[in-house]
Amino acid sequence: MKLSLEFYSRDAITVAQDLLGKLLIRRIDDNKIVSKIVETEAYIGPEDKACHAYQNKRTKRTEVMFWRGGYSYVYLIYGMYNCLNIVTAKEGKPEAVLIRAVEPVLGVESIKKNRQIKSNKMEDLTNGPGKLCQGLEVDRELNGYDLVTGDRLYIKDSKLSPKIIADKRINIDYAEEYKDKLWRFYIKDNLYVSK
DNA sequence: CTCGCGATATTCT
DNA sequence: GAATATCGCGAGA
Repeated sequence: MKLSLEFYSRDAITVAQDLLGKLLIRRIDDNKIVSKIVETEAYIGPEDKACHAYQNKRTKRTEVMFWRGGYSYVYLIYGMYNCLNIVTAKEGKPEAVLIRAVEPVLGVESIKKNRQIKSNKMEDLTNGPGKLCQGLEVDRELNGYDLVTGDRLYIKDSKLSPKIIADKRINIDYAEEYKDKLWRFYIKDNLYVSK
């Protein structure tokens, strides 16, 4: 069943860990793509230098992070790739969880078609934030989408309780003391984790 | 396998 | 004008 508003209303670090092993559903018309979340990162607005909403910086782009939990935050990075985030916590608190990697469960053929890669390796399909967005057809049309009530993009509960590893986040060298925070979480020994 | 680099658009200075 | 929560390619080991 779909994750509830209460699930998303907690702080980003807790939600980031709890999201591991959950099922991300992307429905395009009648076509359904199901994938398992295997890697996440937490971003805490007010104090985290790596966060777009650092010091509660509220701009057109970061606006969605100030909403209540359960919305999607999709933004463009390096001019060409989208990244999918899940907004957490209560209204007015800019926190979000970046989905860094997923494992395809259903609809692998659709993902392959969207990605058009030469590599035959399954893990190259979705082992990175830009890759999984391309594979699942996630772009900024889905920015601010409500995962609690929507059915084109949502997250389903699972009974899995994977082994979780906490690690440093990736590619945020500019964040100084915050770059060493262990706010990246992934499932131990999973093939689809980036790096 | 590990580097190094260019592509590219939106945001903020 | 500069920076960026990335990726894929090609060269070399």
